[in-house]
Order: sequence, then structure tokens, then C-alpha cells
Amino acid sequence: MHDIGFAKHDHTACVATAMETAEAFCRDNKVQLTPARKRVLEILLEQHRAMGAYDILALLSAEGMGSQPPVVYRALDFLTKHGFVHKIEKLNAYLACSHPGDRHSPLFLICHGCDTVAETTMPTAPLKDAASALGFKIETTVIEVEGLCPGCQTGDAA
Amino acid sequence: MHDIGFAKHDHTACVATAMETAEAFCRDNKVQLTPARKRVLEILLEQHRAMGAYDILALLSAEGMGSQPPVVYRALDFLTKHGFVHKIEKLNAYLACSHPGDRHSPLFLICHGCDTVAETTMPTAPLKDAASALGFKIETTVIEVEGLCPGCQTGDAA
DNA sequence: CCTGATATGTTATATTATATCAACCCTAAA
DNA sequence: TTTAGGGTTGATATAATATAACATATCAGG
Repeated sequence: MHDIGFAKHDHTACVATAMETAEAFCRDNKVQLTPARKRVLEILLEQHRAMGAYDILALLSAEGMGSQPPVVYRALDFLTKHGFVHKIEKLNAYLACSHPGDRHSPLFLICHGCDTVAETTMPTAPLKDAASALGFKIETTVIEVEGLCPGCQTGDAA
Repeated sequence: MHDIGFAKHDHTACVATAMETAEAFCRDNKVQLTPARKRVLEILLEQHRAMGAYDILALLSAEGMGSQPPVVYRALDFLTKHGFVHKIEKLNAYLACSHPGDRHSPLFLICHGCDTVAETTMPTAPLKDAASALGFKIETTVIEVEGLCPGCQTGDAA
């Protein structure tokens, strides 16, 4: 059992479906989900947590899929460009997208008690309104909040 | 003449008033605005742009105020802790606060045409609602958007 | 075949940030 | 006055994150 949001669920199946979604997207869009890219995405889906690039690299390397930083950064560039993976700027870490296929403006909830990161969404209108009030045209958004998840508010479990 | 938001204004005076605000705050709260901290804040106010820690360090160093990274990172820690400076996570850069004294959840507009960063605000209710729907308690927020400022949308001036 | 676009392998380096420990300065308690 | 503690600084070293640069490989289309 694993967490999604901050609730429990069995995500054995969701790794498989996310991979299928990614493969379908790549076929449709004529881009290549090469072995390294595929494996990085699988790792992030399986681990279901925000991981540093070098954490991912260590796993890749143990599997003999390349041990140099560009390997993982290139894969992450590809995966983030196509929306399969998000970068958590506040943590310099990477997280598999919970809503593959959507085009959305994700909001990340970072718990500093247990280091869990949950992805959710919020209305984008307030953001657009504030930006357009200054004549600014939004292309990408970074919305991250840090605090305590439900489980860490009570016991203060670190 | 300099920019604030994306409009022109003369900000000669605002450096001085921001420094006075900071000094008053430090007196009131019994914390020390030491020479290094003061100079880092002045630099960020004078430059009126997002600067990397090492850019600031280069200026400090040229003035003989210490040439090692901890000097500037300690100053930035202090200044961000007390709200005089914000970190722009997306850029790994630091920016003097445009609303000294307020307690606010700032929104940063990052123009990738001219590298200007404007600080504004938005209603925080949507954020709080989305977080509390998952039982999450917010402590800090990072809201940054990247795109094009009014001046860079037309001429595409890089 | 040749070429251009895309991807990978490899080495090296750039950029951002922190750990650690000794010294200093001030305040306030003993 | 001495001593202890908190906060700050100085200095050295290193950790953590990310990219530049260039050679090689693969493959589809002309």
C-alpha cells in the first residue's frame, strides 16, 4: 500500500497504466520513449516520491544503464517537457505526474515532516488575473507549498 | 529610471526607505542588521533584479566584505527569514522584497525575454482551499510564473 | 549513398549550497 | 571579575545540483 495525496491506496496498477499512457502519447506524437527515458519514468512511478536526479542516477547506474549525470538529466528533460514528470523547484527533485495526459497547472504540497509530496490542482483564474493585471503572459507556473500533511500535524512524526 | 512591476519609476528613494524599514524592524525585533547583511540588502535593492548568490558575492568581494560563499548565504538566510529578500526558486536567485514589512504570499512574474522579475500578489484563498481539502497545513508558499512581460510580447526583445 | 534530425556515450566543468571548526563579541548571571 | 551562553564571523573544505562540449550512433527520407 502506498500514498496518493495523503491517503492510502494500492498503486500497483497505476504504474502500469501510467506507463501505457506515456507509451501511447509517444506513439501518437512521434517521440521516442527510449529505454533510459522509460526506465527513469518507471523508477519515479514505482518510488512514488520526489527524488533527486542523483538518486535516480544511482538506481540507473546499479542496473547498468549509464552512470553519468547527462543520462538522467536528458531523460528528465524529455519527461518534464512532455508532462510525465514534474520538477519540484523547492526541493530540486523530480516527481512522476499524478495526472498523466492532462494539461494542468499542478499545485504541490510538500510535507516537511515526512517529505511526502502530493500533487493536486487549484483554479488558475486568480493567477491569470494577477498576471494579466500587469500585462504579463503566463507560459509556465510553479506553485508549491510547504507545511504539514494530516499525518504529521498530530504526532509531529519526523 | 528603473522598473517596478513592469512599469517605469524612479526608485532612488525607495532604496533608502526600504533600508529604513529594515533597520526599524531589526531594532524592534532585537535582531542585528550587521554590515554584511545590510550591504547584501542594499545591493539587492540597488540592482533591483534577481541575482544569484555568487553575483552578490562578487560585488561584496570587490568591496572587501568577504569573499567566501558562507558570507553571502548567511546574509541571505537572515534576510529571507525576516522577509526582506525572497528566493526565486525557479532561478536559484534572490530578489529584494517589494513590500517590506508586509506578511504576504508573493507571486513572482519571471520574464524570459528580459529576465525581469516582478513581484505582485494574488488571493491566497484558492491555495488554502486546495490544501485544506487534503488536510494539509500551509506554512510557506512558492508561487512563480514564467512567461513574457508586456515589453517582450511585442518586439520579442531578448 | 548522403544528409539531417534525434539520441547516446564520455569527459570535464560550471553552478549552487552547506558542513565544520575556531575565534570573536557582547550580555548577563554567578 | 569571571564565566558561560548566544549570536556572529572567518576560513577551509566539500557536497549537491546541473550543464557544456564533442564524438559516435542510429535511422528515416531524399
